[in-house]
Amino acid sequence: MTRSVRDEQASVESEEQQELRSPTGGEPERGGGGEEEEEDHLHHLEDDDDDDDDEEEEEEEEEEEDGENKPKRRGPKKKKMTKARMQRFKIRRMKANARERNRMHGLNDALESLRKVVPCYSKTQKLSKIETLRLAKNYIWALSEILRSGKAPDLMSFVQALCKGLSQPTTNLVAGCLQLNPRTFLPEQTPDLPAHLPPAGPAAYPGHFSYQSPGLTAGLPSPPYGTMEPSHIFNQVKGQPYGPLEPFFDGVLVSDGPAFDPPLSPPLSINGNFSSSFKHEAVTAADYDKSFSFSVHYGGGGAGGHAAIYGGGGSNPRCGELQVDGLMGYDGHSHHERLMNAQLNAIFHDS
DNA sequence: TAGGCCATCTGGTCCT
DNA sequence: AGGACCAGATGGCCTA
Repeated sequence: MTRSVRDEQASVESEEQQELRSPTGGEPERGGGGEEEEEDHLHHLEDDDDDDDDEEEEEEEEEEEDGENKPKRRGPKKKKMTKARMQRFKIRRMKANARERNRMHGLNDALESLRKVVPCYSKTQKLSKIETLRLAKNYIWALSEILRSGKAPDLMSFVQALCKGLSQPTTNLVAGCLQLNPRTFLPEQTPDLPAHLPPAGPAAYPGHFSYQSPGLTAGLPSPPYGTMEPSHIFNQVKGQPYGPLEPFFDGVLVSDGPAFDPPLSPPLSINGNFSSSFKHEAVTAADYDKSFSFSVHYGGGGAGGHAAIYGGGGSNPRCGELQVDGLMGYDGHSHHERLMNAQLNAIFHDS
């Protein structure tokens, strides 16, 4: 499920509250256990340092007065918890808590980094941890498939791969990033990814991903959607405008002006159903030459909109045409078109 | 109100 | 011995 950043703020707040509750930096009062419980369990604590047990001289384990038939405990004798020991224990515990907090913060930072390189990053609608991991797994798998097969997948399969095993809200979010209707690419419901992962091997993916995804019954969530920005696809690195796939964009972006816009680009301008399948199999090998590029042609508007994604050399714009029916009309902005081209190139370009 | 998600505390275990 | 890592417990916040 997606969640808002308010949670984050709440957590920060709770941290502050803790500080208030325990000025020394730790041991907030907790519901069930609380202070009493801690005190209780402290009595069972085996303390380590006995050097400074000044006052009360080590009453070594006052013999359990309940000397009934209980077997004597083995092991090192428990020492009575003096105030000094208690103090040391608390300090130790506080330090351990602080370390654990930092550790978890580091983990969350790493997760946040992952969110940013995975498709569908939104500052306002964060993916949950588990969904981020799932999406990342799917993303890695999908990209690996492209590299392994050397073939361009169709968009539907690619999106299906991304959404495999994701929750419905997350799937909707991904769909929103692509301005797709989830119903159009999520025909079946399947519980979890590993079960559907086809066996590895060249024969496993004859030209498309065989991903299945959880079924969707709901439409798109309300805006704001996240975006499928180019940097997600290219793992864009600072100072490396196009990322590792830069050579693929020769003659595509350069001719069209500046490279990419900063992160959080506007949503892709594809709307509506992809009711007809792409015909990218018609693209011949010759079409996938160095200068291969997609360009999106937006339909005339309305439900009857028709858009075609063209692939092919510059001489013949209709080479490798990908027909997409039902696209909502869109007044093509060169900016959007550029983004779309880049993204589609990243997805479909034959490596 | 239930359920999901999260941060934090805590004690145990393993490693250096 | 101390730190890292882990999993369970707990409570807060948010949404349907």
